[in-house]
Amino acid sequence: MIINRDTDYAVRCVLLMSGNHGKTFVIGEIAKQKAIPESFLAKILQKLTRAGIVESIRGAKGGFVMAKDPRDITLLDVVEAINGKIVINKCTTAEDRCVLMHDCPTFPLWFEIKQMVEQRLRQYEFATLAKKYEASATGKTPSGV
Amino acid sequence: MIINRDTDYAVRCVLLMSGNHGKTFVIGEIAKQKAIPESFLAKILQKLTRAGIVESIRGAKGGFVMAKDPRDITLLDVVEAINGKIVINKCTTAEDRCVLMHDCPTFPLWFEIKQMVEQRLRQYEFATLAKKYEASATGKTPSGV
DNA sequence: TAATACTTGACAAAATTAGTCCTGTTAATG
DNA sequence: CATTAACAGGACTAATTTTGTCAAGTATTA
Repeated sequence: MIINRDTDYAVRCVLLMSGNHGKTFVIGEIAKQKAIPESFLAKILQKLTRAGIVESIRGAKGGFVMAKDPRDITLLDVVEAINGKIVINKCTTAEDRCVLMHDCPTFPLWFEIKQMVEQRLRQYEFATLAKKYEASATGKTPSGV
Repeated sequence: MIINRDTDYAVRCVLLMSGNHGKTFVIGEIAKQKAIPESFLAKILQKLTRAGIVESIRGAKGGFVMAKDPRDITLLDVVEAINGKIVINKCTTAEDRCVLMHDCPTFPLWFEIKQMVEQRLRQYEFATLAKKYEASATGKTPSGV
């Protein structure tokens, strides 16, 4: 599973915000519209903030706004913001690195596949995705659950 | 993570057996050579057996042999034998299917990426992989841990 | 019949995922 | 300047999945 629950929530969230570029959302609103547990979404938004995808505004009248143009945010950006770099097989990571990987013919393949997936995810940016979304959605209805 | 521990073990196992096509292995031998917990490997070999990748021989002098030519076994075969079909996002599966997926612009992408990964894994077959493996391995040493 | 090996299902520990909650901080506003 | 609205961060918890283990059963050989 490359996309877990939190990444999926993050995508929904950025999708909604991309379709309303410039608007300030409070957590509760996004949570309601996208059927995401509110306190969990709070955590996810923190990650998106640290990644520079959204910007948080504290205090009364606060909330979250897009920090960048949706054209400059790819699916890969959001995926990595939430879960870090994609890993196909743990044996390729520093912590779980296989000692005898030199003998392993499959070892390089996991890298190759990772890069392939990354490249594909990088091709999708949220401006386009949100446009499709708006086109099929009815408008204000809580959609895309 | 597309490749978890058990799939990784399965790959090691099929790799070893592919390099010794025709030889009958007992679980203990594979486990030792590939540093896999023996009772866990037993489970994995059952899956490989049901998938028709290896054949089990019960009783004394029993063990496991390759059931097919390593040229006809791809990485995808082994991955699917252990973990079933690759899933990129659970929302695409029957059980966790998103109700309002019609509004979701990312929904089709998960399928697309899945197919891309499948296609790549299908390109690697064990005869070639095992050959590379033998080329770099020293021979009988427990390698490829 | 004794020994060898796989089969199956139940169980269990460890890790990860998913989510909650509480306390603190920041900003607006009357 | 007190109050209220909203996010920030860390500790905690529940559920699920992963990663195994074990014991009783079955098949085969000698």
